[in-house]
Amino acid sequence: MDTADDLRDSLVQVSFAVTALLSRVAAEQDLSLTQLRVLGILRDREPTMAELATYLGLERSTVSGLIDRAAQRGLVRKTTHPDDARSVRVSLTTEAQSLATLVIAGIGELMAPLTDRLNSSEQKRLTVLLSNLLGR
Amino acid sequence: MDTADDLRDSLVQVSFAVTALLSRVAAEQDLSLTQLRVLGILRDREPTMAELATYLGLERSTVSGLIDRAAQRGLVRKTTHPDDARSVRVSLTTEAQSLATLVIAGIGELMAPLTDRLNSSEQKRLTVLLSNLLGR
DNA sequence: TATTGTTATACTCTATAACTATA
DNA sequence: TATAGTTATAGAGTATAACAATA
Repeated sequence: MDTADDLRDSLVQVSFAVTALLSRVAAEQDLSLTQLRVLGILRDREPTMAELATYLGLERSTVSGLIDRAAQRGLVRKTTHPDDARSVRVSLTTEAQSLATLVIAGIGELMAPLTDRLNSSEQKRLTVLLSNLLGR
Repeated sequence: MDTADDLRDSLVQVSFAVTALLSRVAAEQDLSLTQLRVLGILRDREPTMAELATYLGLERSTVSGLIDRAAQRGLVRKTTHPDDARSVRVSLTTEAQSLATLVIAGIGELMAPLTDRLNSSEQKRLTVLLSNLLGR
Protein backbone atom coordinates (compact mmCIF):
# COMPACT_ATOMS: atom_id res chain seq x y z
CA MET A 1 0.00 0.00 0.00
CA ASP A 2 2.52 2.49 1.23
CA THR A 3 5.58 3.41 -0.81
CA ALA A 4 7.91 2.57 2.07
CA ASP A 5 6.15 -0.77 2.59
CA ASP A 6 6.63 -1.72 -1.05
CA LEU A 7 10.30 -0.85 -0.79
CA ARG A 8 10.66 -2.83 2.41
CA ASP A 9 9.10 -5.90 0.74
CA SER A 10 11.35 -5.60 -2.30
CA LEU A 11 14.43 -5.28 -0.14
CA VAL A 12 13.50 -8.34 1.92
CA GLN A 13 12.78 -10.39 -1.19
CA VAL A 14 16.01 -9.37 -2.88
CA SER A 15 17.93 -10.15 0.29
CA PHE A 16 16.53 -13.65 0.47
CA ALA A 17 17.29 -14.20 -3.20
CA VAL A 18 20.88 -12.97 -2.84
CA THR A 19 21.40 -14.98 0.35
CA ALA A 20 20.16 -18.15 -1.34
CA LEU A 21 22.48 -17.48 -4.24
CA LEU A 22 25.47 -16.89 -1.95
CA SER A 23 24.69 -20.07 -0.04
CA ARG A 24 24.65 -22.04 -3.26
CA VAL A 25 28.01 -20.68 -4.38
CA ALA A 26 29.47 -21.37 -0.95
CA ALA A 27 28.06 -24.90 -0.87
CA GLU A 28 29.73 -25.63 -4.22
CA GLN A 29 33.04 -25.20 -2.39
CA ASP A 30 31.82 -26.92 0.76
CA LEU A 31 31.66 -23.65 2.62
CA SER A 32 28.94 -22.32 4.88
CA LEU A 33 27.63 -18.80 4.38
CA THR A 34 29.51 -17.75 7.51
CA GLN A 35 32.76 -19.19 6.21
CA LEU A 36 32.13 -17.33 2.95
CA ARG A 37 31.81 -14.11 4.94
CA VAL A 38 35.05 -14.90 6.76
CA LEU A 39 36.80 -15.32 3.44
CA GLY A 40 35.42 -11.99 2.25
CA ILE A 41 36.47 -10.18 5.40
CA LEU A 42 39.96 -11.66 5.51
CA ARG A 43 40.58 -10.79 1.89
CA ASP A 44 41.65 -7.26 2.81
CA ARG A 45 42.32 -7.55 6.55
CA GLU A 46 44.27 -9.50 9.17
CA PRO A 47 42.14 -8.91 12.24
CA THR A 48 42.45 -10.31 15.72
CA MET A 49 39.86 -12.83 16.87
CA ALA A 50 37.99 -10.11 18.74
CA GLU A 51 37.97 -7.77 15.72
CA LEU A 52 36.76 -10.58 13.49
CA ALA A 53 33.95 -11.29 15.95
CA THR A 54 32.93 -7.64 15.70
CA TYR A 55 32.97 -7.71 11.90
CA LEU A 56 30.80 -10.83 11.90
CA GLY A 57 28.55 -9.71 14.73
CA LEU A 58 29.19 -12.98 16.57
CA GLU A 59 30.49 -13.98 20.00
CA ARG A 60 34.20 -14.56 20.45
CA SER A 61 33.56 -18.17 21.45
CA THR A 62 31.63 -18.74 18.22
CA VAL A 63 34.49 -17.34 16.18
CA SER A 64 36.95 -19.60 18.02
CA GLY A 65 35.18 -22.69 16.73
CA LEU A 66 34.66 -21.16 13.30
CA ILE A 67 38.32 -20.33 12.85
CA ASP A 68 39.46 -23.64 14.32
CA ARG A 69 37.48 -25.51 11.69
CA ALA A 70 38.72 -23.19 8.95
CA ALA A 71 42.31 -23.68 10.12
CA GLN A 72 41.85 -27.43 10.15
CA ARG A 73 40.78 -27.16 6.51
CA GLY A 74 43.84 -25.11 5.72
CA LEU A 75 41.91 -21.95 4.95
CA VAL A 76 43.31 -19.67 7.65
CA ARG A 77 46.40 -19.26 9.76
CA LYS A 78 46.61 -18.03 13.35
CA THR A 79 49.68 -16.05 14.38
CA THR A 80 50.43 -14.58 17.78
CA HIS A 81 50.68 -10.84 17.96
CA PRO A 82 54.26 -9.74 18.80
CA ASP A 83 53.16 -6.82 21.03
CA ASP A 84 50.45 -8.62 22.99
CA ALA A 85 50.83 -12.28 23.78
CA ARG A 86 47.11 -12.63 24.40
CA SER A 87 46.18 -11.53 20.89
CA VAL A 88 45.84 -13.78 17.86
CA ARG A 89 45.96 -12.54 14.29
CA VAL A 90 43.96 -14.40 11.65
CA SER A 91 44.93 -14.42 7.99
CA LEU A 92 44.05 -16.32 4.82
CA THR A 93 46.37 -18.97 3.45
CA THR A 94 47.35 -18.61 -0.20
CA GLU A 95 45.06 -21.51 -1.03
CA ALA A 96 42.17 -19.70 0.58
CA GLN A 97 43.01 -16.54 -1.35
CA SER A 98 42.65 -18.46 -4.60
CA LEU A 99 39.45 -19.99 -3.31
CA ALA A 100 38.10 -16.55 -2.44
CA THR A 101 38.82 -15.30 -5.97
CA LEU A 102 37.09 -18.36 -7.40
CA VAL A 103 34.05 -17.94 -5.20
CA ILE A 104 33.69 -14.26 -6.04
CA ALA A 105 33.79 -15.10 -9.73
CA GLY A 106 31.09 -17.68 -9.08
CA ILE A 107 28.93 -15.09 -7.36
CA GLY A 108 29.28 -12.81 -10.37
CA GLU A 109 28.26 -15.60 -12.73
CA LEU A 110 25.23 -16.63 -10.72
CA MET A 111 24.19 -13.05 -10.27
CA ALA A 112 24.53 -12.12 -13.92
CA PRO A 113 21.10 -13.50 -14.94
CA LEU A 114 19.62 -11.08 -12.41
CA THR A 115 21.70 -7.99 -13.10
CA ASP A 116 21.41 -8.53 -16.85
CA ARG A 117 17.72 -7.82 -16.60
CA LEU A 118 18.71 -4.17 -16.26
CA ASN A 119 20.54 -2.13 -18.88
CA SER A 120 23.75 -0.34 -18.05
CA SER A 121 22.22 2.96 -16.96
CA GLU A 122 19.62 1.20 -14.85
CA GLN A 123 22.41 -0.77 -13.17
CA LYS A 124 24.22 2.46 -12.36
CA ARG A 125 21.09 4.08 -10.97
CA LEU A 126 20.35 1.02 -8.83
CA THR A 127 23.90 0.96 -7.48
CA VAL A 128 23.67 4.63 -6.52
CA LEU A 129 20.32 4.18 -4.82
CA LEU A 130 21.53 1.14 -2.85
CA SER A 131 24.68 2.99 -1.82
CA ASN A 132 22.59 5.88 -0.57
CA LEU A 133 20.49 3.42 1.37
CA LEU A 134 23.59 2.06 3.07
CA GLY A 135 24.65 5.57 4.04
CA ARG A 136 26.93 6.36 1.11
CA MET B 1 35.68 -1.51 -11.71
CA ASP B 2 32.87 -2.84 -13.80
CA THR B 3 29.32 -1.54 -13.53
CA ALA B 4 27.96 -5.04 -12.94
CA ASP B 5 30.61 -5.66 -10.27
CA ASP B 6 29.64 -2.51 -8.42
CA LEU B 7 26.02 -3.55 -8.51
CA ARG B 8 26.89 -7.03 -7.30
CA ASP B 9 28.80 -5.60 -4.35
CA SER B 10 25.96 -3.25 -3.42
CA LEU B 11 23.43 -6.04 -3.59
CA VAL B 12 25.54 -8.30 -1.38
CA GLN B 13 26.12 -5.53 1.15
CA VAL B 14 22.45 -4.60 1.27
CA SER B 15 21.52 -8.23 1.67
CA PHE B 16 23.81 -8.67 4.64
CA ALA B 17 22.44 -5.49 6.20
CA VAL B 18 18.82 -6.53 5.71
CA THR B 19 19.53 -10.06 6.95
CA ALA B 20 21.17 -8.71 10.11
CA LEU B 21 18.19 -6.46 10.66
CA LEU B 22 15.71 -9.30 10.17
CA SER B 23 17.68 -11.50 12.55
CA ARG B 24 17.55 -8.81 15.20
CA VAL B 25 13.79 -8.38 14.86
CA ALA B 26 13.34 -12.15 14.98
CA ALA B 27 15.58 -12.51 18.03
CA GLU B 28 13.48 -9.94 19.87
CA GLN B 29 10.64 -12.47 19.70
CA ASP B 30 12.94 -15.44 20.30
CA LEU B 31 12.64 -16.53 16.71
CA SER B 32 15.35 -17.69 14.34
CA LEU B 33 15.55 -16.21 10.86
CA THR B 34 14.19 -19.45 9.46
CA GLN B 35 11.23 -19.38 11.81
CA LEU B 36 10.62 -15.79 10.74
CA ARG B 37 10.52 -16.96 7.14
CA VAL B 38 8.08 -19.71 8.08
CA LEU B 39 5.82 -17.12 9.68
CA GLY B 40 5.98 -14.98 6.55
CA ILE B 41 5.22 -17.89 4.26
CA LEU B 42 2.34 -19.23 6.34
CA ARG B 43 0.75 -15.81 6.57
CA ASP B 44 -0.98 -16.28 3.21
CA ARG B 45 -0.72 -20.02 2.68
CA GLU B 46 -1.48 -23.40 4.25
CA PRO B 47 1.04 -25.60 2.47
CA THR B 48 1.87 -29.25 2.97
CA MET B 49 5.22 -30.11 4.52
CA ALA B 50 6.67 -30.82 1.08
CA GLU B 51 5.42 -27.53 -0.33
CA LEU B 52 6.82 -25.66 2.63
CA ALA B 53 10.17 -27.36 2.10
CA THR B 54 10.11 -26.13 -1.50
CA TYR B 55 9.28 -22.56 -0.45
CA LEU B 56 12.14 -22.59 2.06
CA GLY B 57 14.58 -24.43 -0.18
CA LEU B 58 15.22 -26.99 2.58
CA GLU B 59 14.99 -30.76 2.90
CA ARG B 60 11.74 -32.30 4.07
CA SER B 61 13.51 -33.81 7.08
CA THR B 62 14.78 -30.37 8.07
CA VAL B 63 11.30 -28.92 7.87
CA SER B 64 9.98 -31.76 10.03
CA GLY B 65 12.16 -30.68 12.93
CA LEU B 66 11.52 -27.00 12.25
CA ILE B 67 7.76 -27.40 12.33
CA ASP B 68 7.86 -29.73 15.31
CA ARG B 69 9.65 -27.09 17.34
CA ALA B 70 7.29 -24.38 16.10
CA ALA B 71 4.28 -26.55 17.01
CA GLN B 72 5.72 -27.18 20.44
CA ARG B 73 5.86 -23.42 20.90
CA GLY B 74 2.26 -23.10 19.79
CA LEU B 75 3.09 -21.23 16.59
CA VAL B 76 1.76 -23.71 14.05
CA ARG B 77 -0.80 -26.46 13.75
CA LYS B 78 -0.54 -29.66 11.72
CA THR B 79 -3.71 -31.07 10.20
CA THR B 80 -4.08 -34.16 8.08
CA HIS B 81 -5.22 -33.65 4.54
CA PRO B 82 -8.70 -35.17 3.97
CA ASP B 83 -7.93 -36.36 0.41
CA ASP B 84 -4.49 -37.86 1.06
CA ALA B 85 -3.73 -39.48 4.39
CA ARG B 86 0.01 -39.11 3.82
CA SER B 87 -0.17 -35.35 3.52
CA VAL B 88 0.07 -32.86 6.38
CA ARG B 89 -1.15 -29.28 6.14
CA VAL B 90 0.64 -26.62 8.18
CA SER B 91 -1.06 -23.44 9.34
CA LEU B 92 -0.44 -20.58 11.75
CA THR B 93 -2.21 -20.44 15.09
CA THR B 94 -4.02 -17.19 15.86
CA GLU B 95 -1.28 -16.32 18.36
CA ALA B 96 1.31 -16.71 15.64
CA GLN B 97 -0.73 -14.52 13.31
CA SER B 98 -0.61 -11.73 15.85
CA LEU B 99 3.09 -12.37 16.34
CA ALA B 100 3.66 -12.16 12.58
CA THR B 101 1.88 -8.80 12.42
CA LEU B 102 3.99 -7.55 15.30
CA VAL B 103 7.22 -8.72 13.73
CA ILE B 104 6.40 -7.15 10.38
CA ALA B 105 5.73 -3.85 12.09
CA GLY B 106 9.10 -4.21 13.81
CA ILE B 107 10.81 -4.78 10.49
CA GLY B 108 9.24 -1.61 9.13
CA GLU B 109 10.43 0.39 12.12
CA LEU B 110 13.98 -0.88 11.99
CA MET B 111 14.13 -0.40 8.24
CA ALA B 112 12.77 3.13 8.31
CA PRO B 113 16.14 4.77 9.12
CA LEU B 114 17.45 3.19 5.92
CA THR B 115 14.54 3.84 3.59
CA ASP B 116 14.14 7.38 4.93
CA ARG B 117 17.49 8.24 3.42
CA LEU B 118 15.65 8.32 0.08
CA ASN B 119 12.85 10.67 -0.85
CA SER B 120 9.55 9.34 -2.08
CA SER B 121 10.34 9.32 -5.79
CA GLU B 122 13.70 7.67 -5.16
CA GLN B 123 11.96 5.00 -3.10
CA LYS B 124 9.58 4.33 -5.96
CA ARG B 125 12.39 4.12 -8.49
CA LEU B 126 14.34 1.75 -6.26
CA THR B 127 11.31 -0.46 -5.76
CA VAL B 128 10.77 -0.67 -9.52
CA LEU B 129 14.41 -1.49 -10.20
CA LEU B 130 14.47 -4.21 -7.53
CA SER B 131 11.24 -5.68 -8.85
CA ASN B 132 12.70 -5.82 -12.34
CA LEU B 133 15.76 -7.53 -10.91
CA LEU B 134 13.56 -10.19 -9.36
CA GLY B 135 11.82 -10.74 -12.68
CA ARG B 136 8.82 -8.49 -12.22
C1' DT C 1 6.45 -48.60 -7.29
C1' DA C 2 6.34 -43.74 -6.09
C1' DT C 3 5.33 -40.22 -2.77
C1' DT C 4 4.74 -38.02 1.97
C1' DG C 5 6.53 -37.54 6.02
C1' DT C 6 9.39 -39.02 10.12
C1' DT C 7 13.43 -40.78 12.53
C1' DA C 8 18.35 -41.60 13.35
C1' DT C 9 22.64 -39.69 12.92
C1' DA C 10 26.16 -36.35 12.37
C1' DC C 11 27.98 -31.89 11.71
C1' DT C 12 28.00 -26.74 11.71
C1' DC C 13 26.57 -22.55 13.81
C1' DT C 14 25.41 -20.15 17.73
C1' DA C 15 25.24 -18.39 22.67
C1' DT C 16 26.25 -18.48 27.77
C1' DA C 17 29.20 -19.43 31.42
C1' DA C 18 33.45 -20.66 33.34
C1' DC C 19 38.14 -20.80 32.66
C1' DT C 20 43.47 -19.58 31.49
C1' DA C 21 46.90 -16.50 30.39
C1' DT C 22 48.44 -12.02 29.76
C1' DA C 23 48.28 -7.08 30.56
C1' DT D 1 41.33 -5.86 37.71
C1' DA D 2 40.48 -6.02 32.81
C1' DT D 3 41.12 -8.06 28.31
C1' DA D 4 41.97 -11.90 24.67
C1' DG D 5 40.98 -16.12 23.73
C1' DT D 6 39.48 -21.05 24.64
C1' DT D 7 36.66 -24.75 26.44
C1' DA D 8 32.46 -26.99 28.06
C1' DT D 9 27.87 -27.33 27.30
C1' DA D 10 23.49 -26.97 25.16
C1' DG D 11 20.33 -26.13 21.52
C1' DA D 12 18.91 -24.87 16.70
C1' DG D 13 19.49 -25.62 11.84
C1' DT D 14 20.94 -28.47 8.27
C1' DA D 15 21.69 -32.75 5.26
C1' DT D 16 21.84 -37.82 4.18
C1' DA D 17 20.11 -42.25 4.64
C1' DA D 18 16.84 -45.47 6.14
C1' DC D 19 12.28 -46.18 7.23
C1' DA D 20 6.76 -46.47 7.62
C1' DA D 21 2.43 -45.46 5.73
C1' DT D 22 -0.25 -44.39 1.94
C1' DA D 23 -1.20 -43.90 -2.95
